Amino acid sequence: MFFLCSQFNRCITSQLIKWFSNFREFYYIQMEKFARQAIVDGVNDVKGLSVARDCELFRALNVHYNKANDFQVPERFLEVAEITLQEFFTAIFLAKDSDPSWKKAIYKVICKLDSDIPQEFKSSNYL
DNA sequence: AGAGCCCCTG
DNA sequence: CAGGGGCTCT
Repeated sequence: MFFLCSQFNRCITSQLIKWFSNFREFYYIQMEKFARQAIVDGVNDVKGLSVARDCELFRALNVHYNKANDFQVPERFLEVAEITLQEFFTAIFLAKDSDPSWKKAIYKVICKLDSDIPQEFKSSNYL
């Protein structure tokens, strides 16, 4: 819809889906990693977990998705990231990760929080 | 059957 | 990132 100059056949589209799927996987891997680290660090309350622009988790994500700081990360992203981190923390804290499919419940919550494409990306002269 | 996503791997 | 197996849903 937003890249009218490109032809999207089946292969290109599936590759694109794969690409974004990898992006999402990286996101969740980081979330689990930092949630586990928080537990190791002795955090025992989700209220102690936040995601701000100057925190380690945000930096890890930003380096991956927005290395050159081409755009300003939407505030909503931080909110959802924080919710995700807390979801992982709570699940691990309650030892729910013993269930092989423990992440599915988290995915179901977080995928509903997906945001629409930022308006600036829809601009034809964005590139 | 095919799309989409997850998981694991290289 | 890409590949490929597996599962869900249409």
